[in-house]
Amino acid sequence: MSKEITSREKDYSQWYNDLIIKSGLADYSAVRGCMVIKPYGFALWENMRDQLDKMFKETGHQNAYFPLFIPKSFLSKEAAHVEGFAKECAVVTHYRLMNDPNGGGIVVDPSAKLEEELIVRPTSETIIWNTYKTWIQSYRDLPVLVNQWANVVRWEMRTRLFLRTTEFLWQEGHTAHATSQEAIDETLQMLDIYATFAEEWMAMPVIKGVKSPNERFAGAEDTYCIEALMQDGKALQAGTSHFLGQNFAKAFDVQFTDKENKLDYVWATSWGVSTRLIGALVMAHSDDDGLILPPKLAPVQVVIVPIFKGEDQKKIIDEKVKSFMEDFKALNIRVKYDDDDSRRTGWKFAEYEMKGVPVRIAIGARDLENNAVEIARRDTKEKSSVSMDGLANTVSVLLNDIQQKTYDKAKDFRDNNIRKADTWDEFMSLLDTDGGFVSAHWDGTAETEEAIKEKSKATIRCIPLNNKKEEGACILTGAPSKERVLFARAY
RNA sequence: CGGGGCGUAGCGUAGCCCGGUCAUCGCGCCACAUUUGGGAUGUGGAGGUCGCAAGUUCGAAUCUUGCCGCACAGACCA
Repeated sequence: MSKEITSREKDYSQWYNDLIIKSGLADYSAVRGCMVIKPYGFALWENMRDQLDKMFKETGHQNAYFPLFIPKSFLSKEAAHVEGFAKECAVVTHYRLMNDPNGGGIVVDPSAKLEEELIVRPTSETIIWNTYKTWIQSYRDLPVLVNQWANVVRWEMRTRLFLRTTEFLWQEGHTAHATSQEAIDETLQMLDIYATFAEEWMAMPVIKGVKSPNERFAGAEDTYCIEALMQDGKALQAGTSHFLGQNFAKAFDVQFTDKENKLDYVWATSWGVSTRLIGALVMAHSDDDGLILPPKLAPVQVVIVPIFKGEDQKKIIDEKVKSFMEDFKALNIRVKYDDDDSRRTGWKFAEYEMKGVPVRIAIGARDLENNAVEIARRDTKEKSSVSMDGLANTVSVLLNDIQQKTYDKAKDFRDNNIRKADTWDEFMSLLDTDGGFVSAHWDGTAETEEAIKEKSKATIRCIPLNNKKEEGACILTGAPSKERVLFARAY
């Protein structure tokens, strides 16, 4: 990798961190690798969560909650699973503190050692499948369609706000089915839900695909994913849906009697998205002036800023704004009236741009005279004067337009950054200069995939669903290949 | 864990080579005044064990040693 690219990456990384902090989404915390999600960031997460939750429920899922702690022995029951997670687990070994007998502070009480250590969940497959064993006996108990909203802990070596923190919030769905086909259908259904959410709500185009064996979830038969492209040309896995086969059912001995009175192991799926989506949102749309949030998810869709001299003017504006607010609320538009006099107008303009509020309305004496207000849209920064009559409707239409334009812009960028490479040199040069997805032939072996990763730092992001079959030669080995796969450097 | 870099006010920093009015500057914070259609200006003010410890010295932010912590690139990864 060239020096220039390293420095570009560093700048982008700096820009990303600053933006998260300045916009008030989150902050570093006292604990290594953990972050504080601030009220603004959490409001954004709540909007995402509520919409996803709705989509899960519409497809027959229910929420439940399982313990944070997992007995160590559970984790080791599925061989690939433990292999995948063992290196990043936080472990609880004691349950009590005591005053330090040597004076001063507080120490762990050595007599309070747990007989079996508890793992802070890095994901909940094991504790959930241990529970499902008691829930499932007959085909009549199936399917089990459960989701949980929870926090998980993965002791990663390198962390990054929202994209990879030691603790993060997510949802994890865990379903059990009578047949393989039904489980596969579920896996794909959830992948579709994620893709729909990403595109229609986050305004972020994604590629649906299946992971190569190397990139597969620990314990899965197949891992499906949605892959997004960030503005710096790196890819981001934005969600995953796993077909787990009978692996966990076998590990936890979850069998059921089918209609023919035959005993069989149940078929499983798991799927999840996390607060990483917030990081994706930031990197997909923002510019140098701050965040650009898609209206459907923005905690505040419209901010109204009064411009006035003296209390008399303020009163008249207040009166006008009050009636606008009612109109907005009637259309379910999330609106904020910022009449805080301790901040100046220019400061507020810049602040709400930083926070990515899609629409800003300014109203002052000049506007009152003209029966108009000034509307500024965050995405293009265009300003225009519009009539006060039917303002809520005007804004409603504008919000839809912003949502659409935000998606279109991200899609153009993404589409322009999928390039084909037919030789190794071409491949490397594309990665080093443009980044983005590189569509290339691969001989299908894990060794080659590993070697490509080693040499280029690029991984196979996915094999797109409904991928076009095309004869070709592997970019590294020249061995025959039947289709192109998508490579990228990734977060 | 090993490789180069860094620890000075809430944040960002100057000073360190060459020890001595040296704790600098900007942002932010507080008060008052004038301001308010794109991050205001002026005046005044508060805020520091210079990462920790030991050593050298008449004297250490500055030199030496040890420790601690941090960010960066690598193995891990939603």
